[in-house]
Amino acid sequence: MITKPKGTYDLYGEDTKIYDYVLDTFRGECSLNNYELIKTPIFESSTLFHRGIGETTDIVTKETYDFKDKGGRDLTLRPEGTAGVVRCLIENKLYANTNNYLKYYYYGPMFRYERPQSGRFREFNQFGVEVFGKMNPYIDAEVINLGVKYFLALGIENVKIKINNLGSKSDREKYREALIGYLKPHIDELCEDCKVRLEKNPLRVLDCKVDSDKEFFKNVPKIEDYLCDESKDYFNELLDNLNALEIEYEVDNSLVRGLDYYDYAVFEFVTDDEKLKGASTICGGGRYNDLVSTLGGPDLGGVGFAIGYERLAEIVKTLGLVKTSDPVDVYVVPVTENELSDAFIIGCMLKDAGYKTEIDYRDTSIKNKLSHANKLDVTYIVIVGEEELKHYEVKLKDAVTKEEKLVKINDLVDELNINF
RNA sequence: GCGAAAUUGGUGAAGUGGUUAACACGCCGGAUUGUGGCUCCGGUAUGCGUGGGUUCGAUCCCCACAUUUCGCCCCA
Repeated sequence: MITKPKGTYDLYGEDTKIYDYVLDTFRGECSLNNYELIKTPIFESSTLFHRGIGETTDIVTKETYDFKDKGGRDLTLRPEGTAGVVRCLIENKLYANTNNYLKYYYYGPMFRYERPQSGRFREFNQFGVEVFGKMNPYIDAEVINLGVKYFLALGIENVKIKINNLGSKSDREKYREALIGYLKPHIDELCEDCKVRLEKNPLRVLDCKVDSDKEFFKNVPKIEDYLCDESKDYFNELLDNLNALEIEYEVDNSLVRGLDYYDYAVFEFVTDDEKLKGASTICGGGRYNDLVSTLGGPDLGGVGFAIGYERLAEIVKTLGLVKTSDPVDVYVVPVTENELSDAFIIGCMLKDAGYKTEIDYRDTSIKNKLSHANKLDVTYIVIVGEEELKHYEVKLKDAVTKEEKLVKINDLVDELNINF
């Protein structure tokens, strides 16, 4: 038997209803905020991700699916959504015809070569938003608000926001040096992983679970002491805006995101529902003011977030937020095989009239056909029998009350229109 | 990439080194020939993740691989 590749999954049955629900709700929220759909390729030039996400991040160094195509091009399956959107923005000069903010949403599969676990796959789905334009704390608040309203619209209420100020690029550089300077003398006390982190991405040492309790950690330099006034003012305005919207947040100085391009505000949406083991962060994002120019575009800031579908689906499923039943309006039952052709035509007629219809094509007893209708969530049953057909009639049966009445085939749609 | 556990039908699962792999749910069919949620009866794994090995004989023992799950790493 051929099985699916490691870390992939098939989506079918009631899970597809969760997918539709989650995505439709997202589209609705984006539409309300006047964000446009943007679709970019699933694979891109490898250099896009190396230059955009950062050479030192694990996502790029060891988690991408890289391949050469038959023309010898170096390609990479996208591990995240932002880089492709930015590339598209630059390549198509989407910024050329407007001074206003450019607002996009996207969704689709992403790929990372990771060890699969529950709610974590090698092919996974993300959807997110990206807004481009001059840095503006109202825009960031709008983006966060969009996320908040989205989770509320889904029916998830215990979502909290963690937010941190990474400052400008030069702020971060100063802080980075201070951090390294402070931690270097303690290098022997650091865990093995943090020794590596100190070299590659020192900020990540901050959210190490092993080292954060240690004594020397209490006096570790804080990012806020290295922020310039512009960074601070911007961040405070953003927090003011969140307060004005009555969005609850927690400033978390240890919050560091995995992608190199973030600066100024970074944030996460976390849920702490006990029923959801481990899957705490369901959405992450932030501002990236240098990414567009780094990738060869104009000096244009950006802000966005990405939601991991698989974790969100787990939550939606666990909390029972989606009606997974899918009622059928009319179930058409020919009494015997002789009436099948008439039943077929009648069933198709009902579909043309807009009713969700199932026709029982099986060669089995009426009893079994009705029994099957009962197992489905059916509203009406149409019984097509020899006697009734002689008078151009069928029996219309209410599946719940079991009341039957004879209806002329020509009047069937009208009759249903009255009842629905 | 590292460490650990698991892998029996559509599902939940019991089970034993040796005739027909328990039970439950589901599904299919039947209970005097055109009517459904109950009841009763019958059917439903030629096979126990895959490939080797040990053995007279393995689903059950050993090895390898795959997949899943958990932890690390990383991250959504």
